[in-house]
Amino acid sequence: MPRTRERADAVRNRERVLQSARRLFRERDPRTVTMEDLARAAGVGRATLYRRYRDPAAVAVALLDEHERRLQERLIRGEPPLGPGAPPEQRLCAFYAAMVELLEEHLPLALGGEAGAARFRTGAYNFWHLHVRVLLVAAGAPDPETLADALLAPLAPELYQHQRRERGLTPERITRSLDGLARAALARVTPDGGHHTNGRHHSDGTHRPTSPG
Amino acid sequence: MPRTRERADAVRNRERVLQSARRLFRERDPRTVTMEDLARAAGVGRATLYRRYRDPAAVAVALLDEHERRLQERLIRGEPPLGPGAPPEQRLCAFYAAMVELLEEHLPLALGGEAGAARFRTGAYNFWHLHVRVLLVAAGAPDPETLADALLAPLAPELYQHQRRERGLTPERITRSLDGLARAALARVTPDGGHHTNGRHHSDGTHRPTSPG
DNA sequence: AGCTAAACGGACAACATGCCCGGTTAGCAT
DNA sequence: ATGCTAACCGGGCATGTTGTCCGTTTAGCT
Repeated sequence: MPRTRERADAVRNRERVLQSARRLFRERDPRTVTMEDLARAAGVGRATLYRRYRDPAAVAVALLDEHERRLQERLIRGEPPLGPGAPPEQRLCAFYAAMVELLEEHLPLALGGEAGAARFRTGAYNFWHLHVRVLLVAAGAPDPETLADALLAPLAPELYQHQRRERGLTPERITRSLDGLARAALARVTPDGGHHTNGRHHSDGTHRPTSPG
Repeated sequence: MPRTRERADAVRNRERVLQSARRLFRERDPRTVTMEDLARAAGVGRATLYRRYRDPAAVAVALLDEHERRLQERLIRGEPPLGPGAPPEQRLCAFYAAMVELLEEHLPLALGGEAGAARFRTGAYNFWHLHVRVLLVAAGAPDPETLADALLAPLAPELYQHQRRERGLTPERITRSLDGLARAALARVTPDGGHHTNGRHHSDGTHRPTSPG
């Protein structure tokens, strides 16, 4: 916490930067947006920008953060099936659906801020990973740590863009496919069959999922 | 084909470029390698480099190509379970294992050439996608086109690096996890149970997989 | 040996980066 | 109200990369 509260001109400039950045990331290819572009569009000097953000990706992450936090809140304390209370498969499906919505809505920001290896270094990725890991543990899946990464991989912004633009897939179709993946990964045949893709058994079929945080 | 055969000096320079590029990608962070670096290391002018490669990624792709073709050959005409003849789950598992080997061996090149969105524009990705799609069709999975992307996503070079370096996972552990994913995605309970995660039935349990190409 | 087409590489202009430093201003205290 | 101080602002600089142009060299054919 700062010794004095944030200065008014600093607040004003940050608002201007974020506002024009949002537009910039949407209009051009987000990965070509440069610090100079952002500064010029906001009407501030480059050094002012560098003071708070180390690169364009950091600006995009700041813009995404708000939306991601909202989803995180719903995952922790929201209604089932997104929030606690539903069985793991359903929660994972709901999570996938929510992430597709987020990508659909804010793809330019995701491409600008969470492209490539940078994705794994964001706090958001850690959150998603922890969430999925918890669901996998609850379902009794083997090696949840590693599998969680694999289940998050299809949500990479670049892949989503490729599927939408190059393949012409609809968000609904992508969601449906992810649904199948979620059910398969957490599959557990109810009472009758003894089918288990998972390594070890779990006490019963009721669920008391723990959430991240 | 060229009107005249490739000139000797061109061949010599290309060899020099590829040779030093291989070393360069291995020694530094592959994504920081610049055209200037490659040219200087090879002892040629930048323009000479630009003649054949539009950016450093193209050089890395050229280096990867050889190894990828070898795997592609084995997928088409090799022994089962990698090649034709084995059931889809086993072929997918074998494919995953082979890809992990490839990543383990040539990660710097993969990071340099197939990072981010560029991955989807390579011919190699199209090949892998077609291969997996064929396996999914053979297994009767719904929407193979879309699901194939999802099943290839965990093989993104950036994720592999993250799992190896940040999480400290071994190639064996990653392979095992992918194995579980492969089995789950193509799961089909044999004769007794009626369990199907897949959408529609397939004539029988014997397999005559078609291969890409 | 000479010719031609191709390859080579030095050089240039444009641009992004990251940072330094002098000038400005907001917020607090008296 | 007024002055002080710390934080903020942004122009400008040195550096490094990018693509491309164009004059020169050279391999391969006749």
